[in-house]
Amino acid sequence: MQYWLIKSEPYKWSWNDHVAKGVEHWDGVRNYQASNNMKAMEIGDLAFFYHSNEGKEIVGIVEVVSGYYPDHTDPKERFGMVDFKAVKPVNKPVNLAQIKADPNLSEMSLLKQMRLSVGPVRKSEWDYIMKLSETTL
DNA sequence: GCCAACGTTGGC
DNA sequence: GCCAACGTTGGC
Repeated sequence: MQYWLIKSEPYKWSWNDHVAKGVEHWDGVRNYQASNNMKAMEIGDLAFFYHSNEGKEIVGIVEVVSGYYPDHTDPKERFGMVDFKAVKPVNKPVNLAQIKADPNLSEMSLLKQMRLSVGPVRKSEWDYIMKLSETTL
């Protein structure tokens, strides 16, 4: 069981879009590290859904519901993707400023590699953010 | 809208 | 295989 964080710009694909759709494939990733992270995902893994640019906050939780398979929108067929199912919104969004200010979260890949759109989250970080967001599964 | 960070591309 | 040029991401 591993934990992740996926980013999306809400005007392109928002948490509400994902909730409305239920299950959606995460296409469009064109970065090897992000793609490799998806390759490492297993069915049942959980991820935070983060809004970049607008909001800059963790707004929901999704679950990995497929294995890694080729991204059909990639003309060069180099990158892949997985499917995510919307699980539930967080009760209190956790924003970037909070994460930056919190010493417990200073090692998050979200901060270390700001441009990485799919990154790992440690279990301790996951649990801590769940507490901050007042969310239980 | 700007621009820093940083990943990718392509010429050599 | 190096590295300069280029493109993209994403915070501010």
